[in-house]
Amino acid sequence: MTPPEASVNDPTGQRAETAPAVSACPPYTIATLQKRADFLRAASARRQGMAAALLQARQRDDANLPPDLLRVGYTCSKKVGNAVARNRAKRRLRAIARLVLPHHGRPGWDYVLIGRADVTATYDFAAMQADLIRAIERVHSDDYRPPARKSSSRHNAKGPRKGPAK
RNA sequence: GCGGAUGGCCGGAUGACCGCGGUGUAAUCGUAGCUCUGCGCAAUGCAGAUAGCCGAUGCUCCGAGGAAAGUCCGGGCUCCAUGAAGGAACGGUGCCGGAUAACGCCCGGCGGGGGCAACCCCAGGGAUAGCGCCACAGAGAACAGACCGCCCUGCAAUAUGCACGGGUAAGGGUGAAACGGUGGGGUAAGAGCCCACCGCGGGACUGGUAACAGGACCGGCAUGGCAAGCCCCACCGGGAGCAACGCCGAAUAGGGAUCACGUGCUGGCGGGCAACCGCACGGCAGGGGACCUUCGCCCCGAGUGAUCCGGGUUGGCAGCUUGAUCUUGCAAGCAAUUGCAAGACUAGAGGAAUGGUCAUCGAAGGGGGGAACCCCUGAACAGAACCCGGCUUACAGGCCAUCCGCGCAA
Repeated sequence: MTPPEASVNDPTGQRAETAPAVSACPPYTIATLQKRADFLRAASARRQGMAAALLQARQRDDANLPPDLLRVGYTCSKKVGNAVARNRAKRRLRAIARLVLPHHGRPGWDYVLIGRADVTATYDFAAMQADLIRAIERVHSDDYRPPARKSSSRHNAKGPRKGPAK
């Protein structure tokens, strides 16, 4: 696992340095989540709803991964619609994450964006950006409190808060 | 002009900014994983080289569909040891001919049905191989049938009525279907009983590759339907799939691979009083492989000996896009299609790229208006996953060509 990590590490860092559009280039690198286990861990950590999507976030405690790595995953289940609808929702989530995370994300965290039926594909783009910034700030804050409705109704069994201790 | 039929094509456009996957690169750079050099007995390792693989940046070019879908057929390719002949079972196909790598697709015909026509539709082999079924209604339904009616006879008697007799399938009624139809003759009344035409059956012969069509003549009516009920006949078919398959390979766990001999029966040898035991020596067999038989082939066994170091998981590489390919032209053919020549390279991802946002324009709609025009909404079905040929299903709207009917004008 070590060689590919190093190879991913360097190029993305250079790309971030030379990218002209992002004015304040962050020193950390951004990668895509690919393992199902990582998605499951993020889902059991913090969450924050938005008008057109759902954000899940988790501060990693994995010593094997470099601490300046920020990872993002995208999930659009069959509830979102057929393959065309799912792909479009995923692409919009990816575009927003690319705009927002270099400024507002934190290294050492994993983020998962979950699409919703209809609204993710049609909601106003600027409003979605603002929503995501607000949601990230709430997830980062020290006095984070899980949404009462969801944790009581659906996720009460799995003990969702594990991040604040670290 | 209106209505229709068939075939084909397209299926939002342009620009700006920011991105993603891949090809190429006489460019610039990175690092040491592969590679190369040196040290070291050797493993591990250490030091270095270079840019061939690799990675980054820049530049360059390419980047979803007509159905990419359903996964319903047919192939290629790969593996399963998978070859030949015959048979069984199972599944499929079912008019004839052509075309094809192949097909249940396609093309051209034939037969039947629909439409004024262009044209469209059809599980369209066999019912004298056999079995089975034909409800209800109806007197009678498959070696048919006399309920009403008609006629004769007998009796009462003369209109007519009755009968334990006989004839009759022309008429009524039932039914999806009643053992030919119409007309005439004939008769007690009737009946292919006889005749004409039509239908039906057989059929010399003619045309056609064939399905089939025509048909001299003969028969004098004999022949019911269902095979998408079983079945019979003919033909076709081994299985699984790119998560196939091949290669490289951490941590970890201790085995793994190849070759030879070998298990059983029997012989031989040795031991034992005997039951029996041993031997890796000979002969013959065994089990498995998609069912059986014959042939062929391969694999396997309780273990022993020898030689070698390999095997699998996360992961990576590869299969992976040059192909029954596409475009154009010529030729053959009614066509499906085929041949030849020239040119082109046209997505190759792998939590899965092929986009995000904005602006301008915009098809069809909706609203307003006498009209020009104005306002609103702002694009259907849908996303490659090894690759082809088809089929089926979904689809806003538009374009082109040919043909048919009706109307108008000349």
